[in-house]
Amino acid sequence: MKTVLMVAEKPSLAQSLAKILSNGNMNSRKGMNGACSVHDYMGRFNGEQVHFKMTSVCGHVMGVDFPGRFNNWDKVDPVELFTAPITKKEANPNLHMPLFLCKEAKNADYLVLWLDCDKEGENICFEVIDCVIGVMNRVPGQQIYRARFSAITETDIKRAMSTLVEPNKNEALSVDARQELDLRIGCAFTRFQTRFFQNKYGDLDSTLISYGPCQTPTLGFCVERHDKIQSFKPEPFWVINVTATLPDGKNLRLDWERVRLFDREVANMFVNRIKCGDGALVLETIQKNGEKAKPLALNTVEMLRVASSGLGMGPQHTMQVAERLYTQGYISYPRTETNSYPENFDLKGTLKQQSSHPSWGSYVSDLLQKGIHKPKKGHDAGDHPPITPMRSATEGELDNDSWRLYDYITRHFIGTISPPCTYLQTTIFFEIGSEKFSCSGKVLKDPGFTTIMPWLALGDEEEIPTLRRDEKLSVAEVKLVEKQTSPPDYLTESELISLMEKHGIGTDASIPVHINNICERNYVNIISGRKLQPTTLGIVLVHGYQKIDVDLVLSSMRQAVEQQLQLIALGQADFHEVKQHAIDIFHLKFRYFVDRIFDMDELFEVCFSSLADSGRPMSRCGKCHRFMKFVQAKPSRLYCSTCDETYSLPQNGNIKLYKELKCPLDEFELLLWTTGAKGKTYPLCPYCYNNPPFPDMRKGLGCNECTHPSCPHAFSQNGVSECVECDQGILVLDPTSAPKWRMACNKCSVVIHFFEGATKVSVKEDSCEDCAANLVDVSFKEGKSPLPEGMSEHQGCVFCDPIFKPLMEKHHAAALRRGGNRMNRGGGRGRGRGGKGRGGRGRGKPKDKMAQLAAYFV
DNA sequence: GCAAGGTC
Repeated sequence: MKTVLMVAEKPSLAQSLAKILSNGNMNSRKGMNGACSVHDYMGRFNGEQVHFKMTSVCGHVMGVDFPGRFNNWDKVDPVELFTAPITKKEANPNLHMPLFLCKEAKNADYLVLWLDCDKEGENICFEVIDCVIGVMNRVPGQQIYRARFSAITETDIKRAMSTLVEPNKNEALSVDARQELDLRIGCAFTRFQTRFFQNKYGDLDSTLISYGPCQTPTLGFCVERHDKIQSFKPEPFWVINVTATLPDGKNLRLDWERVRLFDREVANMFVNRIKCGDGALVLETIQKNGEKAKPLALNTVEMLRVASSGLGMGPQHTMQVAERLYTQGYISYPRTETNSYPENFDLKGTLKQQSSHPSWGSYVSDLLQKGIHKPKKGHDAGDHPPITPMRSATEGELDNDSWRLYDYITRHFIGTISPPCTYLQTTIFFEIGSEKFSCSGKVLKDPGFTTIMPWLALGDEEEIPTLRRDEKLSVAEVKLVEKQTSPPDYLTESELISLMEKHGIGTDASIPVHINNICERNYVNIISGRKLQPTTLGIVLVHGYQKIDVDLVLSSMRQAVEQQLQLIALGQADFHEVKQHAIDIFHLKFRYFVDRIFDMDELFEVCFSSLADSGRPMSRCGKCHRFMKFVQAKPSRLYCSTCDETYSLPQNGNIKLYKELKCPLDEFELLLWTTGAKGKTYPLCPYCYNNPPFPDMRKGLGCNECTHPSCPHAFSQNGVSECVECDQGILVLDPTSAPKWRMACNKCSVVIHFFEGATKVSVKEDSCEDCAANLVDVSFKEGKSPLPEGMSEHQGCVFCDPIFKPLMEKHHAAALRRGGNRMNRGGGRGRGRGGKGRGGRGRGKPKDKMAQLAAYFV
């Protein structure tokens, strides 16, 4: 029997599709990657009985990157990134997606692609094809099919299955082009400006000064509003407050037809004219029925807007909460552009689930009884149905934010099928002198959906009296009031989301990420009311782009690129030509930006202080022997103003002088690095930290005292034994690796893992009688010790001690499985070993131990 | 260490 492999974009969709296509008769199992499931069922395909296998990926299988050597910021000029080769790598290595797909595709005869029907989905189609085509059976005729569906409904899915097409290569290529452009442009600009400004200013509180075709225009919106606020000049204007007296003696405020005037003299003239008038004459009373429309079905962007403005929850957080509600089965899939219910959506069934809810059950029952109202028709993007509740939940079973979001989603859903809010609007028109006035008010007829969404209810308004035409009221007061125009406020997050949506910056899934990015990069702060206030850095960056090349910050630049890409997608332009053209343009823009960076720097100079002027004296430089300054702002570092050199330091900890000791190799004074909470601490030499003398050594490996791999301290205090691999070096404890302790040779870089989870590991002066390795003292947390019962601490030789040996084997085997060791082993293996100790230690390893030891790193 | 786009 032939096998048809079918692949959806995400596990949840694979399940829904399989359920529909198999009419509920399927077997499901978890895939080998733990994330995806496989659903098997029998059915007919191309006129024969076949075995269907429906599974999924998790979004993109592959991502783009530069080859390793281009990712060294010190050795690669960012301009090279416009011409550097590009490689594809697994998007999420933990999922082993290509391997999983290969396994499931083995012996499959046909492939049916059920990826989301947008350009990204089309691109993922080809990622899937690339993974599986080599392992599938060869069959004559067409082998690869694409299902095109616009809603996850039985009719639509079954129709798609019976009208399979081919995947669209052009759409996929347009995504390839976008990925490459974003990578080259983003990385080149980010690296260049980060390096340029970080090496100049000490109080620039940012480890990364990023640029991106979406994040930068997003920041641009925030700064644009800031500039409007700054340049705002208040203007005086005048209004006339008029009150008339009703027959029952009450006062009625009237609104002037001219609203306000910007000329005091003219306003005064009108005041006089009104004062001379003979009371307020009723010209006419107009009554009309008004209706407040209920909301459209809820999509992601609207949910994010309301969560920000109404619930005070940021978009990133809202999405996390929504994801959780979704995986727990409380709401439908929360990432959708669609705000229109599909034809066959079970509105009543969804509503019925809420009919005994303590908060809105009675309203729902009432609505069910009276009959639900037809929802408003919105836009169907063909992705997922709108966000709705899937089952009833009470406040007690959810955490605070989950409940607030669920409460909103459910009320919104009920609102969309409730009657509208209706009212009667009465407006009375008056004339005083020759000036026209009016007063207006609404009387609620039916609150409709505002009962369930009370925050949208009609405000309490003053009651409007009943007055007949030609009736005349006496004027109680005429007053000229001076006011001032006021500046706009900072952009609210909700307004920003709307702007991004309007200008095509990001997607429903990536909008929260871009907003989060500009916050994390310290370009904007979120102030009360979830408003976005740009920081000095954010403002200076945007103003700098505006000075050099305004395109860099304009949303229209992104739109123009998208337009070009659309030509590829439509097959109207050649992929290579369009892509290369766009790269060339940005390549030129980049060169121009580099040439004129001093225009931006002029702005930085005003706002930030130079490296030489910031920081406090800390330790002595090994070259000039003068004090270097410690610059606290991120990234914290040392700066020697005499040598004009910067030395980076480990981050997120406290740095202080370490006993005024000097590194024996370069005479730089040692520093002590400590983290607050866990109290982890180690000394380091600032020079060695930046310039490891053995290029193969990874950072952090080496002497406990100064991190220097060949520092004498390492030999005397922290060496566990001579290296069992190259016989040239010493196995040195790597204190930075805790709690996954490891030791490494300071010469050949062999890495040995041991005592995973230990709270403390220290190397003792005493050595093993058998093999001459230093004894090691290990402590574990009580109750979490892998040592024999009752023991949480033990001292012994890691190679010979009967208690330690099995532990070492176990941890090393685990590390091997993770594939994280045996780095840069070089040619050491196989060379003669077992020689007697050298290097003044006066001890060696008995030969018969060597074979045993070798087992640890084979 | 960098982008934006999928998704977990």
